[in-house]
Amino acid sequence: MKFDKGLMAGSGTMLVLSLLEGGDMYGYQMIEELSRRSSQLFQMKEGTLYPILHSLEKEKCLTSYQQEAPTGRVRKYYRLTRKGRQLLDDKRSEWSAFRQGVDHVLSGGAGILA
Amino acid sequence: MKFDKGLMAGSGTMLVLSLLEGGDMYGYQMIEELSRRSSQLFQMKEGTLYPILHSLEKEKCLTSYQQEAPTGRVRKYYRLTRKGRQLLDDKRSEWSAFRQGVDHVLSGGAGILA
DNA sequence: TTGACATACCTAGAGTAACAAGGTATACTA
DNA sequence: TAGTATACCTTGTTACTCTAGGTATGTCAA
Repeated sequence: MKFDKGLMAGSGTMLVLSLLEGGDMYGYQMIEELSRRSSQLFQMKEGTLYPILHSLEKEKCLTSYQQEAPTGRVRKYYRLTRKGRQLLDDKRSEWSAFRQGVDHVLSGGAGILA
Repeated sequence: MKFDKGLMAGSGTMLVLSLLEGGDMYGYQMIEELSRRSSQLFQMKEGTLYPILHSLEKEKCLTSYQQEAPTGRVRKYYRLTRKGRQLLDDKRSEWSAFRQGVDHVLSGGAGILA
């Protein structure tokens, strides 16, 4: 990505799952779609994406299938499983809590209930 | 911390700088204050904090001094430098952009301007 | 007085995740 | 036919957190 690399750590998986929530996609497409949805802010690298996809598939959060594109090229599509959807829900909750926590600290807040 | 460790990566430095914005603090105190401000969500470990402090001091974003506590113990206080304040501003901007980007992707958004 | 606990600092090594930089191969296009 | 875009993949480096220790002082109860 284009900022402190570290910020992305831990969000990669969530972002990928989120993309697939809207329908099956192939790797290369995910990179473009992620860029589009973030107004070019997130430029995920292939060296980041493919290991995530393989790992998620291994954990049965995704399934994959080959499909020929109109161009004649074969693409590898990924689909969210039920387990993957559950994981996405969990990641979303985590993200929400985390974001709130950070914002509270940044604003010098005296605890979330304050 | 108490969630996907990865999420914290890249935020640690920002959170530490943010704590010091409100006044000088010593390490042990930062851990407690961070916990308090985040309603116990962020439990930063010493093995995470001290390397951050040493690194920031090395880069002249912090200065440190010893001071004896009423209890008799000597504490090592850290103070934000001008350079540290600048870094905090940068980190805050980065965080803000990152958060917006993630939220947009999560909501299936069609770009930040949409 | 001594043993447990909180306070307060530090570091080495392990684990994890993103990235850089490469490789392979096919389709389009100049 | 050469270059570019598409499409997939892997290895090694780097950066960051955490685990799991270590050292030392102050407080409090048994």
